[in-house]
Amino acid sequence: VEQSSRALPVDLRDWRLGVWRRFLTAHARISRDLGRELEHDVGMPLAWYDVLLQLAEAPERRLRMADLADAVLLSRSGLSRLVDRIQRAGLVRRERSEEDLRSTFTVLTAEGVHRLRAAVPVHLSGVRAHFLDQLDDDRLRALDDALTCLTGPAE
Amino acid sequence: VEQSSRALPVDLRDWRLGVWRRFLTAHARISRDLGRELEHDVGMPLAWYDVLLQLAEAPERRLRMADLADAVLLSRSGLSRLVDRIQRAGLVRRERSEEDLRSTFTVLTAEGVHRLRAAVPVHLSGVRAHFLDQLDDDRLRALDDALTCLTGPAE
DNA sequence: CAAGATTGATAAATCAATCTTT
DNA sequence: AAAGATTGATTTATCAATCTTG
Repeated sequence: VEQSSRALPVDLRDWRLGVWRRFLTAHARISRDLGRELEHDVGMPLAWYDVLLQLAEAPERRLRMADLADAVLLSRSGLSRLVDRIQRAGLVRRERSEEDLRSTFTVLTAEGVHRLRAAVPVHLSGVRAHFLDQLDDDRLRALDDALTCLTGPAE
Repeated sequence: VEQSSRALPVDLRDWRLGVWRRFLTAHARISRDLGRELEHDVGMPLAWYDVLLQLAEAPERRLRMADLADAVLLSRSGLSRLVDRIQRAGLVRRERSEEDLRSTFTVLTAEGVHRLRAAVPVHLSGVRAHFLDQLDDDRLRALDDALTCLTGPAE
């Protein structure tokens, strides 16, 4: 009752596919570790950090919902709910645009700046420990080069 | 009422952090596209594909729950529920281990092999289009090298 | 009690539909 | 009607607690 050992194409043994799998593994592990550390050390989900940081770097510390959604790699509805939660915690507030009443800005509050300031060093040291410090400068540059091919230069 | 423009440390402007962000962007985009294409073309979630492929490559086309969870980068409970759904669709079945009654094997069914066969070429061509074909051989090797530093060699 | 797996409660993401303003 | 944003229904993931076997 043994089934054929040639159930799947040889293609699948190609070493190049292993690169894709390693990419997934690296992403899953590092993200999980960074998320856990941030949650443990400053009690903040990684998704919140992402939002707060994007706002902190933006002019006037505010962004339209659609732009923020793109920046944090989330759907519009996903971002809308994420902002709900962060707003409930007082770290951002919504402001209607005065030029175009359809638009909403999410604005970083003083409390948001405060909490972000506490989170930044923790997250940075995590990115260093799990990502940057694992790669010497040549490898990091090579990685950047490859990633730029994958995302396009302007991102 | 202007706030300080020096709210956050200069560290954040380091180009090396941009590499991490690009990594996230590349992962999010490519995963999303691969998932959509697989769902559209063969009506199968990427998570199912992952499970079926791991089983197809395993000896006797079966794996213990814990090993399968590790292989597809999911928590134990997450996998348990994922297997529930795939089993309900008839693509895998559970088999209790005879040596150790605590263990459960997930086994690929004939229908599972069939559905996987249809999915493989679609997914492979997606990985080529969105990932492999964007990188020449040198870049792919360099990427592999960097990822190996991040995950350890044996994964 | 520890290991393997599952289940309950909960959190968070998505698509499609909706509401408001242009 | 289209753009910007939100909401409803659904899906899927997680942690903590539980159940079963070693």
